[in-house]
Amino acid sequence: MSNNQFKKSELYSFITGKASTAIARRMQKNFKQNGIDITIEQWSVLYHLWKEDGMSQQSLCEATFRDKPSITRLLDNLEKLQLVKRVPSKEDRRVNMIYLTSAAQHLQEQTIELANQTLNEALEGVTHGQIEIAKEVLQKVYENLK
Amino acid sequence: MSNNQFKKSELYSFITGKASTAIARRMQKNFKQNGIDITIEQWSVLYHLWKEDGMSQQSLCEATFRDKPSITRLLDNLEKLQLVKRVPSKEDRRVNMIYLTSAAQHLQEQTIELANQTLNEALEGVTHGQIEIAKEVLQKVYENLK
DNA sequence: GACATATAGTTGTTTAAGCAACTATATAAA
DNA sequence: TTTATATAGTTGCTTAAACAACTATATGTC
Repeated sequence: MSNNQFKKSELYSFITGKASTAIARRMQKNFKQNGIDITIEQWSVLYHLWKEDGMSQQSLCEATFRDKPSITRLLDNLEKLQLVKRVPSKEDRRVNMIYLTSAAQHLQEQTIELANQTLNEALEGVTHGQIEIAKEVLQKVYENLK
Repeated sequence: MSNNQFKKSELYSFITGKASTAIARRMQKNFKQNGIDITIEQWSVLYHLWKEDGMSQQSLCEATFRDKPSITRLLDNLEKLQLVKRVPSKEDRRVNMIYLTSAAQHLQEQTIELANQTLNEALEGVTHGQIEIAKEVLQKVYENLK
């Protein structure tokens, strides 16, 4: 089946993720310009908690595609910022349930709007059909490697 | 212009670059399994020097899409590994020219083969046409934001 | 119940990114 | 030629990722 479509010159940007790096940088800049002082990584944790408050750290690992130490430290920083609280589970004493503070709840609407704005900037001039195919490819890549 | 194709549920993986993260992790793993002890970031610097030995640090910044401090420190580490040498330019005393050592030259063939192998793993089951479109989209995103 | 094993989370260490502030050299303007 | 400005690179600081080693609690087996 020879997926050897890749010549050397094409290989580089796929591996280094130039596009997603650029998106993250722009989004960080858009946050900053709007006075929102959280990192994109912190935002990605909040993003899942907005969808479902009270997840365990382990669930956040799976949702954000990060390992446990990464989540531990992101939550350390989010707690310092008073955006989340760790609450020990009563059913299983190994588990922490993570809850949003009201400050974090207030961030939801504005930051998701900024995220959408960033994607619109990124995808200016790209057609809906192209986006659909790109998404499919990226999803397939993820599934092939996870 | 309404690029509002993005609903919330789709937004996340585009921003977080799940696919490129997965590719980088897999490539790091493939390096390690083959006894190659460099990081993907270090490799990305070598990659450009294999194409053109003796670049300035500034040129490497542009080629690798990194800022100057990042390149300074990547080169610090590559020098410790004895893979590159900084050579002060004679024409412009502000400039360092970066040269590969013979050890680094020996890494070229094997690592580029491993990079291609990683991409083949990543793109298993994706058609040539889809890859072309995905590449166009990612390139356009990069140009929109750079 | 005792012991082995699995799971949830933390800590230590190394590497890297992003940003601001800095030094040194080169170039442009007066 | 002096002065201002731009460019090349480094250093300090904070945040995060990856990996290994660790603690504490749960679960499964005898």
